[in-house]
Amino acid sequence: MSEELKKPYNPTEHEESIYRKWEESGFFNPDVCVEKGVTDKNADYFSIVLPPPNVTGTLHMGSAFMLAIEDVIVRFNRMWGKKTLWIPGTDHAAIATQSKVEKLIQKEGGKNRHDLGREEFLKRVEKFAKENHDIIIHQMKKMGCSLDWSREAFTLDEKRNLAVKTVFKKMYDDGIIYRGHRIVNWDPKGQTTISDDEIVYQEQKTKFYYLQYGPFVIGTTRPETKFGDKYVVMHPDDKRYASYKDGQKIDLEWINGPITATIIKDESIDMEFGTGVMTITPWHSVVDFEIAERHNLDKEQIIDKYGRLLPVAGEFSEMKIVEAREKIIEKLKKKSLVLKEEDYTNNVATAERTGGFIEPQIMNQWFIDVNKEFTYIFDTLPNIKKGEKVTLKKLMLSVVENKNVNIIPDRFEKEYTHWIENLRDWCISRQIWYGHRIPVWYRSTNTHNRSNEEIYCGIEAPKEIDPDSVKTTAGEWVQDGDTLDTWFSSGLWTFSTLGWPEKTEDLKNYHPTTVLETGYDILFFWVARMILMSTYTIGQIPFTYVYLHGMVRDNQGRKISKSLGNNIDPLEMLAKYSADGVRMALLVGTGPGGDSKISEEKLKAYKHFANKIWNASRFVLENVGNMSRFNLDILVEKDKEILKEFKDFTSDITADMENYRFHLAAEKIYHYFWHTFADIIIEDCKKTLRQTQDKEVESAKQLLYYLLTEQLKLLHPFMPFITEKIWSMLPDSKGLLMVEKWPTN
RNA sequence: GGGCGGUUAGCUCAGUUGGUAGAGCGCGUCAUUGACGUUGACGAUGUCAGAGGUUCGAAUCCUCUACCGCCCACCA
Repeated sequence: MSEELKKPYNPTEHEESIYRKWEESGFFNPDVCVEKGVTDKNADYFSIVLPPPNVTGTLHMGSAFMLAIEDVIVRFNRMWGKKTLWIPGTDHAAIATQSKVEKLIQKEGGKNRHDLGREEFLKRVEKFAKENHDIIIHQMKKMGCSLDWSREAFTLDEKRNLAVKTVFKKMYDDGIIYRGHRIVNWDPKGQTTISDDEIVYQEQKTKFYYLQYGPFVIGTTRPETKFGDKYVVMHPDDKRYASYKDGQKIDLEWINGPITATIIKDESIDMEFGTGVMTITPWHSVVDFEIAERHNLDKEQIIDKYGRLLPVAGEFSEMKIVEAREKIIEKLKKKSLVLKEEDYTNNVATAERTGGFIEPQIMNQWFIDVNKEFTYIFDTLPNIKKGEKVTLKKLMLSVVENKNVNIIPDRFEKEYTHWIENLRDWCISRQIWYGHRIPVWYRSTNTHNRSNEEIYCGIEAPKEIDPDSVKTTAGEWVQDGDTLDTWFSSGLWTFSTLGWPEKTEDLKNYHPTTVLETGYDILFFWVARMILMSTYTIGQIPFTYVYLHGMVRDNQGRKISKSLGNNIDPLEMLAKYSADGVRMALLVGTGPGGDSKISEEKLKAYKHFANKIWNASRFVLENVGNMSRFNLDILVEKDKEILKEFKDFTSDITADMENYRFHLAAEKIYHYFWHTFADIIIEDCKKTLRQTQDKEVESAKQLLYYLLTEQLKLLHPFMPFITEKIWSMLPDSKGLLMVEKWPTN
């Protein structure tokens, strides 16, 4: 028996060298598995992409949870005999990364990005991204992830950039991407637009003012936007205002003097709310914008992109919003136009990354039109025919409704559908520097009139110009300064990582991917967008299954956050409780969609389990001698019974594994190993083994050895390190456990 | 306002297609120098949130109620 096995199990001593052995074997790469004959060359393909971690920081317990589940899936499929590919990568995370670095340079030298300039700043961001990338990769290896590193990708590398530009151009040519003056979420702090999903609503206590507006009383929380309000809107059925007609003009005294207002009747008005009358500010409110569009009304900008009032505000011009609000109310009070003020709590929109208060603005931006009809050119989707008129929305709904894409747990299918139905055009341009540059160039034919502008969209810059030219004189092509929303490139991830737009073997073999495993919090951000991009661009679903996991919480069920101080560093936990222990603790008892509550007690429990496995293995190997192969035919009757039960147990575990019930499989194998194998079978065998040579002793040895080796296989996806280590110490050991065949009956 | 979950042992949670409840930690008693004290044996603890219904039978299916949580949304 191996000398190592006589000592207590020391994970830190073994984990690194085991991982190195796996890497050196090349078996993380399915091509190598086929080449070396461990995987049949006609085997089915299994593929999964790693949700690329943001290079904004290092991994947290949530990432560890994700990695644990995915590595279980991958190792199971590899042992099951499939050509199994797990593609690694990281995400540049545009705004998130840029704003981190901006904070850093502010802290270091009190500078902002404009002090450095675009090129210099980007170098700084890339350095930051590289540092985090390296730490992240290290962490993933520590977790034992069997990722094919030879295929690693980055959302902002050259190949992915080509994919992005190619999709952009295709969408542009199809009229799905358009540029237009639409209302967008403007973050005055980050000086960029953001998408609806990047908004975080915060409750804020404010005042609700009732203002006299001619013959009407209007309610508002934002008097500072009211300067340009010259439309007063009410419901057409509101009897209180029946005497006023749509389009009627009225003169009234307002903030900076007399104005003429126009009455508009619109059904979107809630008669129950406030006085049932409101004035509108189309430039700075989505609802108001839509009313204005319906009635073809004028729109006027009141607030600039730094959050200051424009000259339309008269004496309040140049003031910041908060300051102006008070002063305006003071003035209105003096004019006796404030009738009442109430305390009010409303949800204010803030930017997720910068914390800035979102100010809706009408801006000229790039959008993806989700409702635009186009002719579908692929005949590869089961429920959408070639030549059929579709919209992106329809594509996204269809593949989930028809179960081409299956979400686990399926309750999220309802949430998905609901979300898509309410989806609006996706604003994809960002006024930041870190990201994929929009592949569009402009040339004004007349320097004095920017409306005479030529637009060129292409993978490469238009030929007539020197691409390095930064001159902006008339007649020169100038590239759009904006970059793309980070989710644009993430949306392509399943096929861009496989080499698209090149027609690669990988793309042919591994797409659609088999399963996507990710957190339910990014179902809309990411999963929906991958479905959009993949069905539109290549006519394929991106994946057949979506397995959603929950959030990792502390033992009180709270979110892990820095401010609560309940942050757990995965590397620290791995060092303390072993990778195998951490993986098990995260997995047991947390089903799909469920939140994993993690505590040191739980981690401790599964470290103990690793110890139990080690010691039980030692007992078995000490007693069986130099076993070279099984002969289960010699088992005595009672051992045959145990063997039969074990086979049933194996089938049960296999069924759980195939049906994404890893939490059950993990718990069952744990329970069987400890409380059936160790507590009952081994204990009984102890008595048997004390006998002298006879049938029963030989039977017990065969049984013990067989059960141990088979259980190592069942345990391997969950606890890869310790099982691989013990496997290497078996008397008839050959090859790596990671590519052993999964037990079947 | 709309949608989706949850409510099971002291705590954290499982319970796949309905068959009179399980795990870990914790607790109690005992055992053991022989794989392991990161141990073993035995044990206590639950009207499975409440009410009604379907069924031979419900934690599990249906309806309602209560409380907790999450997500979405343009109530000025």
